[in-house]
Amino acid sequence: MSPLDGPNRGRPTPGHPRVERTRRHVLAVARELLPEVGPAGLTYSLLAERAGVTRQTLYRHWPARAALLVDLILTGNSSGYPEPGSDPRAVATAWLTSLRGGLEDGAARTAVLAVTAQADVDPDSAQALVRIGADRLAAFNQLLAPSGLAVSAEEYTMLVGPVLARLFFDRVEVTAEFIDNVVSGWLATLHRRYDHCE
Amino acid sequence: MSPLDGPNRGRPTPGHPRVERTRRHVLAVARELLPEVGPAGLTYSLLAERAGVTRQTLYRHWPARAALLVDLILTGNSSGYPEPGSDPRAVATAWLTSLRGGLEDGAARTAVLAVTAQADVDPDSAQALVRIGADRLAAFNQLLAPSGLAVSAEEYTMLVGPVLARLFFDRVEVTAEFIDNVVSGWLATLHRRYDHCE
DNA sequence: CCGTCAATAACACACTCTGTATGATTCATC
DNA sequence: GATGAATCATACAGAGTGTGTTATTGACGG
Repeated sequence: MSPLDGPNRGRPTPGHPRVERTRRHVLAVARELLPEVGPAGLTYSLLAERAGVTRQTLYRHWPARAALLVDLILTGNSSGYPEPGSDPRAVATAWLTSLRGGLEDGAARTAVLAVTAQADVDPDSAQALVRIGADRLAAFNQLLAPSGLAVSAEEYTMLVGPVLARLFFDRVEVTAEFIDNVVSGWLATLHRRYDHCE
Repeated sequence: MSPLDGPNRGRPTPGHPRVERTRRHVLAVARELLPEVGPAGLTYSLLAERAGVTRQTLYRHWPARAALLVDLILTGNSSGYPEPGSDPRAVATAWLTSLRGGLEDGAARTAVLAVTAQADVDPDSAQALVRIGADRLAAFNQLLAPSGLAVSAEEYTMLVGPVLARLFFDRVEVTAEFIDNVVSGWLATLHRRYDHCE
């Protein structure tokens, strides 16, 4: 049995220079193309033409269009996570600021929305979103570790929810003041786990 | 000049029984079809077939596919808004519960995501979202009026953001406890406008 | 340096969906 | 019952899709 049989039959070999080169190049073109034409306009025909690549190359790399969008999300915030710290307020503020930065890119926003929209009917998209969400929660808790805190998924969503809603649905720039207010309200709710304040 | 000249040339006459009948019927079919096939799968060909209607009828009613999705959003939460009240906590809780109820329907969720995703490249979609958002903010402030409060767009997003994120991105059922926690944190932030609590 | 094999290019094909026409029918109203 | 619209039925060209086949190119090893 050949090493590339089974589920990866016909898929490109990761790590090989030619593969990684075209992969990065196509993703870069897609990233700048997606905000221009929208999720429905990002056809494989258009992307192949703009990237100077054959449609078959796209199908080989991303047999499902959703996989390409997921790759756009994953390779988006390559700026990395902020530094851990013992002050929850500082960590939360830095986290939200980093989140805002990663989603200022129109391609990332559009890709997230497109993948989310079809998650109900595409198990692969749904699973990818679950993994991305779990990774982000784990990363945030790691930054929060020096303070001795650990938040649940609900508490995490209570923190990032307002920023996400502001970015995606209000479609407005998220100010530092907004982030400050969100963090303050969130900390108040967290403290209610131990002490009542009103 | 005919009464139906200008921008409405060839559009159906609102109010006429045949028009409203097919309109409601098509929207009903689209609502139950959208969660099954996803936003990309809701083609005019499929919708026309399932609704027992010609494609041309769909084009006549909704020349742009986004208009149909907007109609799905607008006709979705027909359960109406909750009652006004003088207790901000009760009003906010009722509002979030109503919001959750309106978006439990998979079609509404998918439609919101689809319209939002293409708002960057479709001015009509963007404008529709702005109007929907403004209407909701106004409605909420009206419910809040008896308490003497009035919230800004930022404060409104701080309230509904976590619930929206939970519904759309976490794709998890929103519990009453979650809503309680959100409302508590939100009230704490609001009170900080007048009084400091920590 | 050359052989090997995967990755890509270059075409080709049938299929679906899209807009957009045109004329015939049906429905609601006067 | 006559009028005008909404709807039906059908047709058409264009674009995108998914999937093939064959030839060429690139990377790696002997």
